[in-house]
Amino acid sequence: MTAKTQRDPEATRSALIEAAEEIFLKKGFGNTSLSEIARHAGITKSLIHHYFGSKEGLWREVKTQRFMQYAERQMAMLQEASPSAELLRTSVVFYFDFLRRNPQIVRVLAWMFLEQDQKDCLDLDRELIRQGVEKVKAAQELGQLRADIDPRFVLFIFIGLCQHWFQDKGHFIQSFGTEGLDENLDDAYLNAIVKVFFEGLLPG
Amino acid sequence: MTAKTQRDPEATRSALIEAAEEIFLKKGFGNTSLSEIARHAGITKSLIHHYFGSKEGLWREVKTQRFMQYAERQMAMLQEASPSAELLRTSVVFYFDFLRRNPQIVRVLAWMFLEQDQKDCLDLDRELIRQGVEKVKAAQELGQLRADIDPRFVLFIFIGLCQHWFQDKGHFIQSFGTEGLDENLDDAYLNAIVKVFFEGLLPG
DNA sequence: TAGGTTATTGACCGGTCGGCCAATTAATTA
DNA sequence: TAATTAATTGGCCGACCGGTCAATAACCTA
Repeated sequence: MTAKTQRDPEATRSALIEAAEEIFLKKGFGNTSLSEIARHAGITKSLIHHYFGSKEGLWREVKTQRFMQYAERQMAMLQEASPSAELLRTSVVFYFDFLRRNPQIVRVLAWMFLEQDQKDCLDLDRELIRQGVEKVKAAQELGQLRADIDPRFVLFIFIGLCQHWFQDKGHFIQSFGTEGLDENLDDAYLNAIVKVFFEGLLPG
Repeated sequence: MTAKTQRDPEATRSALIEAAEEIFLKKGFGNTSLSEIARHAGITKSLIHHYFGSKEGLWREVKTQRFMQYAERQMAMLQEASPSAELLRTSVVFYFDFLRRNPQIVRVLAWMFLEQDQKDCLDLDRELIRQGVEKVKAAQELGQLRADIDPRFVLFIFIGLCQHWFQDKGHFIQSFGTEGLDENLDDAYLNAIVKVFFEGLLPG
């Protein structure tokens, strides 16, 4: 059995990050006070400075940690995907599901946009995008995808279709409820974007 | 000529909103102080309370004013558009250009998402969406668009494709610069999404 | 011109914020 | 066990926050 220690810095640290993530993502950086985070994590405010130096430090840690998780999963997905249309389809589904299961990601990305704070995670991000573009380009060269669209744009359209849904689906529900949709709303939307993404809106 | 008045409440009010919009949209609600806004508008902090009652009041005013402009333009566009594929295409271009010329809109929408603050403008918004959906549905019934996709989803895909670009294009530029794109980057992307939106990614 | 209204100011308030520090206690090391 | 290091606490600080208020000056109206 594990030793009964009265102190557990590791646990403290992660409890702190967990509480910080919850509150920061909900209320934003400026609207959040350190005392609230500390209270929520069951520790003292001073420990925040002890572990992260400053409020900014904690926020940065929260963002990068989530973004790392995001980037790693994405990277893993890209490694697996062969450059075929069918597997690009799978990638869309995979990415969509990932965002569905990790709604924090969408909020982190939105905060990063508003704060123009892409700087930190840039290296990881750049590599991520580069790999995705390569996959698309390969699929195009194999004739699996039409070649008259810049592969970089294909990737951004793909990402945008998924990301934006989770950012705007609140609007959808407020406007329509979930009436007339037998299956799960997310799944229904996913089906729609896959259709449009690959086949377009025009009939026949 | 206009009378030389030493006081101009109208001008003061709008100068205040202008300054507030600039700073709020840049730094967010919580990160912005009233004194900064007042300084930037060249007046005293007290006047903010005189005109808007509170910090929240000012923020709400900024958001609704922008959102109204957004909704009115959208509504006008929808009124004009006939339910044909060609005019839906025009609508996409129109909407895209509107966002391009009014980048504040994208930031307002992002802030509203993060603050879960769609409540206020909801009535206007709901009507807006309803009208758009009707247009799509009509085009579907005329055989101009494939009918096996929920028209509500079509609308959201359309909006998402445009909106997300202006939210994420910073990523794009940071990753690729603008190399290899002879025309304007925004226009190039617009062309791409129109193609995909209507014809899909699959070849031939 | 007199009187009421409104825009505008600057001084001020209580509260909270992020951050700092000295003291204490648990864990580690020698 | 003694000495060192690291985790944790609570108290404290100056700064600044949003908001209030009384005084003033420009405006409107009769």
